[in-house]
Amino acid sequence: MKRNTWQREAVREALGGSEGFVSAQALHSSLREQGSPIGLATVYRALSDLATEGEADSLQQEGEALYRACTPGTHHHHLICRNCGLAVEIEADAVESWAKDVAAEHGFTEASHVVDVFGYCAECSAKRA
Amino acid sequence: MKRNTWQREAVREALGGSEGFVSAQALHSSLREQGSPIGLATVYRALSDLATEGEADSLQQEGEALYRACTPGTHHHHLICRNCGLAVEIEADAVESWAKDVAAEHGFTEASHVVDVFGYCAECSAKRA
DNA sequence: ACGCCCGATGATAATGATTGTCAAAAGCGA
DNA sequence: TCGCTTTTGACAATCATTATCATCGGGCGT
Ligand SMILES: [Zn+2]
Ligand SMILES: [Zn+2]
Ligand SMILES: [Zn+2]
Ligand SMILES: [Zn+2]
Repeated sequence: MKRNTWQREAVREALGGSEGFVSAQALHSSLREQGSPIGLATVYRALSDLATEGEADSLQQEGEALYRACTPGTHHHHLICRNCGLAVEIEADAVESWAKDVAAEHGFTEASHVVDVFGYCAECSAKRA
Repeated sequence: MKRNTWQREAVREALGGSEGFVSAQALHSSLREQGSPIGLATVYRALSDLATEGEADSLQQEGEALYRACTPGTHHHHLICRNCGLAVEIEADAVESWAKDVAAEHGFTEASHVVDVFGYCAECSAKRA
C-alpha cells in the first residue's frame, strides 16, 4: 500500500504553488531554499508518481522534463510561455477527434498524442518590446 | 561559408534511408556497421544542422532526440509508431489555425506548437495481437 | 502506546545522452 | 598547389535522470 509522507505532500504543495512548468531540479532547489531537507531522488520519484496518477502534467523541453500541477481527471493541453513558464490549460475537442481520426485512417492503433502550444505571454511580450 | 564533406552527405543519406525516426546514436552505429569511420560528435553536429536548415524534423521521446528526413520547406506533423518508429507526415490546417487562435486569445505572441500523434502501426498492431 | 514489517527516503554512484575541447585533417578560393 | 579557415573526431566534461542500498519511519496489529 502507498504511504503518506511529508515529502510527497511537500512536492505536491510546491508544485501547486507554481504558476507554470518547473523541472525536478528547480523544484528541489526551491524546497531546499525553504528549509526542507528533502532529497533530490525523492522529488524525482514524487513527480513521476504524480504524473502517473494524473495529478500532474509533464512535457519535455530542451532535454529536460518539466512538471505542473493540473486539473485531475481531465484530458487537456497547455499554452506555455517560453520565457516565464506560465501555463494555461486549454481544451480542444476538435484536436482530440482529429488525432484519433488521423491515426485510424493510417491503420494506427492505441493512439495518443502530444500537443503543446508555446509563445510569449502578454507580460513577457511587453517586457521584450 | 558552409563546406561539403562526405560526412555530412553520409548522414543525410543514412537519414533519408530510414523509414522512421532514429536517434543520433543509432544512426552513428548504423553508419559504423556499414564501414564508415564517421565520428559520433559529427553525427550530432550534422543532425543538428539538418534540423536547423529544415531538412530534418526532430522530436523528443523518452529523453532522447530523434530525427527524420522530411519534406523540406513545409510545415507538417507526424504520426509515429511507438514500436518501429515508422513515421507518416500529416498536415492539418485546422490544427495550425487552432494553435494560432488559442495563443492569440490568451495574449501570447510568437506562437509555435508541438503536435505529434503516436500509436502502433498496422504491421506492429498485428504482431502484438 | 509499542513493535514490527516493509515501503520510502536520501547520500552517493552509475548511467546515458549530449556538448565542449583542441590538435589534426581537409575544403576551397586564390 | 598554398594557405587560410572550417570541420572533424577522440576524448573529457556536463547534465539530467536512475540505480543502489543502508537506514528511516508509516501505519497496522497487538
Ligand atoms: Zn494540466
Ligand atoms: Zn489531447
Ligand atoms: Zn517531416
Ligand atoms: Zn510499427
